[in-house]
Amino acid sequence: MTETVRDTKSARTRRRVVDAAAHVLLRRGYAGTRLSDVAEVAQVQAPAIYYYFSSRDELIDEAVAVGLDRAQSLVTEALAQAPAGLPAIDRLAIAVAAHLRTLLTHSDHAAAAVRTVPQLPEAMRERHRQAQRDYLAVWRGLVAEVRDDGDLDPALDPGTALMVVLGALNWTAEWWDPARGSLEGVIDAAQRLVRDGLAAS
Amino acid sequence: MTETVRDTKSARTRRRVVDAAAHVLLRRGYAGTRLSDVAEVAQVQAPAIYYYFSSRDELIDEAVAVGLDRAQSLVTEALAQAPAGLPAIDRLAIAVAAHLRTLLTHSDHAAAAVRTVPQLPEAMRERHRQAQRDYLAVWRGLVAEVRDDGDLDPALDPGTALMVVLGALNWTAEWWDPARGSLEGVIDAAQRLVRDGLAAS
DNA sequence: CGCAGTTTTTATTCTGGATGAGAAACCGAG
DNA sequence: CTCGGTTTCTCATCCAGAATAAAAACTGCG
Repeated sequence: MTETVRDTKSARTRRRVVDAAAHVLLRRGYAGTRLSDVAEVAQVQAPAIYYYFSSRDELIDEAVAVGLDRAQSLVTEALAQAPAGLPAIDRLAIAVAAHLRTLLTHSDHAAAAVRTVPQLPEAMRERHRQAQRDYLAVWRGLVAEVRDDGDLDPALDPGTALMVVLGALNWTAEWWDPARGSLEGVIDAAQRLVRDGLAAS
Repeated sequence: MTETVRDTKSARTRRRVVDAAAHVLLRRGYAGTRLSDVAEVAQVQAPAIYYYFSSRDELIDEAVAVGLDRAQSLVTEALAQAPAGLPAIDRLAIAVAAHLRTLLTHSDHAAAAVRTVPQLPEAMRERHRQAQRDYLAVWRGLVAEVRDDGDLDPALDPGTALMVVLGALNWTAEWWDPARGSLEGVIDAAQRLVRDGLAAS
């Protein structure tokens, strides 16, 4: 509990391994994540990983946990920095931007977590269910605020609408190519669609 | 060309294998698709698969091809059946419904194809690129029609908006649970979001 | 030097794709 | 109904690649 955070060389190596795991996980999926590939990316011999983790699954597990945590905290922070009294629909737009930024440029972990969770073995998914729920709760809260402001189309089921919106965001990781379109362009399009899509006609 | 379609027992077994491959592919991803699992689902011994396909990749390849083809044709058919002269935005709504129905209830193949393509090895993805483009072209056409009708928010980039929308649809396969919500509910929410989201403010 | 912490080397085991020899099922001709 | 050939599939096994274990070697600090 005391000094786990100290940035020793060992801690940096360990971090490199987790980062590499997220990197590979994101591109290859759960089953396709080979320790040899992770090792290569992390600039380490494959068995060295076992000094830090007792199994492949444990490593992947941590990469996913980091990802979920990062998504949660980056979005939460972005919301915290918003000026007080902002209409809920604007806060939602902030969350949309933060989620996309995290997914697309800030964190392989978050992207890997979001996109890989469904493929994980049941036991592992179970372990992250709570974190997932917590993150979802943030969004649900935002949607509820929007509804209370009267800015949500009453014909929309809030839960379903939320999942549809999150899907749009999560899927960007599959197609967005930094070389071809700007991140801001994607964010802008997503925000417009969400704003107008949710709005009461 | 002549009688490849005849429904012999052999043809049925073969189909079971492809179906099983799609089933596993959808849940486990490309790397996670084991022939032993496919065999189990198809009620066949694993080596029997090699009677029909010369390699694992060839089997997966076919499952994906079937999926892309099915998505394309189901959506195209739905559009063809729409009354002539329907506003483009309504035709788009029809496509949304057809895509969701295909993905969520009609075809594991389509869902597997749509969700797995990004994970496939380059060579294989290459082989399906054309089919993918063709399917995308249908959507692009619809969006262009909507724009020509003046129903598309001019601030939206049509290409980006389309990908965001398709993402919302494709991701439904990750979360929608037939046991908990009705398919119609999802379709309705998606249609509303698309209609209002794309509309010129 | 000497030792704790870290990493590499070497060896072992496990998993899962693939193959090949032939058994069983099927089928049409006599 | 039975025989020969063809189609379909099974069984045993192989093999490569990957995870893991064990042991050896390195590294920097006291």
